[in-house]
Amino acid sequence: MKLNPGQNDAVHYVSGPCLVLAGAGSGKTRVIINKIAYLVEKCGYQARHIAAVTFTNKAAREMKERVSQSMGRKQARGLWISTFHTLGLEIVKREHKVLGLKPGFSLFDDQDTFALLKELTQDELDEDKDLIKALAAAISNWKGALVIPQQAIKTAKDEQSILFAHLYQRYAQQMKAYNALDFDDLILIPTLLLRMNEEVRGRWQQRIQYLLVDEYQDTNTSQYELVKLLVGERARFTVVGDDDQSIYSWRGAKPQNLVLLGKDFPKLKLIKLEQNYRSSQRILRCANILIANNPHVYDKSLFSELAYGEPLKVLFAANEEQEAERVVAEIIKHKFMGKTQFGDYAILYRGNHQSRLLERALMTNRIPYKLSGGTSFFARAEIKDIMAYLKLVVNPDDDNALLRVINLPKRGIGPATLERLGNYANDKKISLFAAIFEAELNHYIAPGAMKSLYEFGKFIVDTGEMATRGDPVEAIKVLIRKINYEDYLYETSTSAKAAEMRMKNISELYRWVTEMLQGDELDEPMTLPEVITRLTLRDMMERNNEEEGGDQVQLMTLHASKGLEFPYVFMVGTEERILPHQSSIDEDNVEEERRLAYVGITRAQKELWFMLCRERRQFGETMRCEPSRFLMELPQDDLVWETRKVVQSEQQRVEKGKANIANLREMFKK
DNA sequence: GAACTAGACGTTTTT
DNA sequence: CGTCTAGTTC
Repeated sequence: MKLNPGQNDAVHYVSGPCLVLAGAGSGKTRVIINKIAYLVEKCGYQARHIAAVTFTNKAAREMKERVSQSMGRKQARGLWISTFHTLGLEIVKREHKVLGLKPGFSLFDDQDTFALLKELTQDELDEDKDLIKALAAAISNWKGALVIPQQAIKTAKDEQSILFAHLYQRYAQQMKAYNALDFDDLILIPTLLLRMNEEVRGRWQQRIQYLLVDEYQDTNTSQYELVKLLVGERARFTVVGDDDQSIYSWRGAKPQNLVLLGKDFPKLKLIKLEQNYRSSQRILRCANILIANNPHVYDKSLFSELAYGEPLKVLFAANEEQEAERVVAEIIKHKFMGKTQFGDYAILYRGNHQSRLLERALMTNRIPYKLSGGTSFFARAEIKDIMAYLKLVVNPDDDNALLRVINLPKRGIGPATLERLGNYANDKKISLFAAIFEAELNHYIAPGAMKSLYEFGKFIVDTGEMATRGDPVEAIKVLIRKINYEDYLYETSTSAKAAEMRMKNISELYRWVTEMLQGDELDEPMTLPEVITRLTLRDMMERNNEEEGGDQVQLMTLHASKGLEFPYVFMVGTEERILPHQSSIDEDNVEEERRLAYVGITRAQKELWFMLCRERRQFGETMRCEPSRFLMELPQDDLVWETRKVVQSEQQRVEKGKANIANLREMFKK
């Protein structure tokens, strides 16, 4: 397929900074891929000097695959295609010496951070979950804005900010002591390092000679700063973005960074991609008219040359159960009428909890579906247990990991022993693990407990030796066996079935780790520390999801749908308080919700349905629902609103069908 | 180990 | 209202 003029310009403009304003479905990924190939094949860049950055692992992976397909695996070798966080991790890893980090540092996920903050702030926040979460959010915001603790303390105004700023400082100190980093550090630390250290900066600018950034509207302050530092004076970069699809402001993303770019780089070349290759003209017209209600930095008018297409449908249901059943009924009907597959349908919703009823309806109708997002595999206790062991093996100073597993299985190391160990370590300013091996410790701790501690410490050291000197795969196998984890699961699980499930999860984890240690066609073999940090960044989960990819209806949040496309899309819960969400209405941030609706609409290629309820239960209380204001903003001549009469007859049909099934079941029983 | 109960808690979006 | 947890009972 040939590039259109805009795409062509975007690919071939390589002499300076370039901003590609790419509307939904305008082929931006194609531009990036072609541009990488162009840089390597025609401009003489070596693959290893080009970096492309995305926001999700899924996008990075997809890009990697498409690039190797288009220019050949050999040529693509050495390209840096990763998320911002993975790139940051890479910089931290290679510069750990300058940063004063020991190799094998730990990466804390949100749960680890929460646990640490809880521990750290017992006196101040009294284990108040909401407060700790607020603190975690505040710290994350500070880090995203490149504010270090001292600055936070200086600028804090109200009482709570002052307290939080001091706790931020304490948290940062503690993380340093643990030799641990959190997600935000993966951007913050490289950025500060590059800013302050000219030598390191020069080295990385030499290393990354051309930088491409996808979904640029999602960058926050620290990410933008990192981009600036990496590209330096030469400013050889291309960023691709769409301010209308900026839906992560709550995570610190600043669409204004698109404007700032023009100020920071006066020679910035602006290229617009306005032809949409995805959606019917009707769908696109609706999307355009909706988003015209928002203010715009750059004007952009998307057009499509595809068919005008079917009208968009607005379907009513009495309540949320019927809404879910209705969606399923429509999918079955529609699939029967056209030659479509389940995989052609997507159901999009505002909040994760909305998936529950949809799942139930799909399941009872035996429709295969795939749910993206939701509770992570890595949040499961059994996975966290084994991961904690592995983290500890790699970084014994990770107190968090140590506390999780030191008495798992029971080793006779109780709270009293741990408190004394903790006090000792605190006094000496060493890690818990290091304290175990201090000769003086036996003054404070009973001989029995002392022996257990020492045995535990030795076990971790031995496993570490085996993992580094010998075969890491074997080491993990031995680890799981030696701690009798299977027995532990059967003892602690609420049922034998549950224990089996958990053990299966462990086997799954083991399989992944093994695969990553050994590598495959697309990825080099990794070391154990690399595997652990990767898994903490949730890389594997997404890969696994892709592998399943059968013929399944897709369920996901509107946020998670960004960047994807589907022939037939259902948007459920298009009601006031849901989309736009109540909290956004309260906070006067309806514009972002409108962009979210815009993202949802522009996912659809051929047909689109809006679902809404007349009433909906919330915490046991029944609430009446109003159609979303966004539905009112759409061009009504492109919509078909279902009339009440149809609603009733459709409802009756569904009820009747259900009664029939029930009857059949009864008959079957007898 | 399973099956039950009471009681608290909750719904924004995620790298 | 539904889900999760801790605690109880058999």
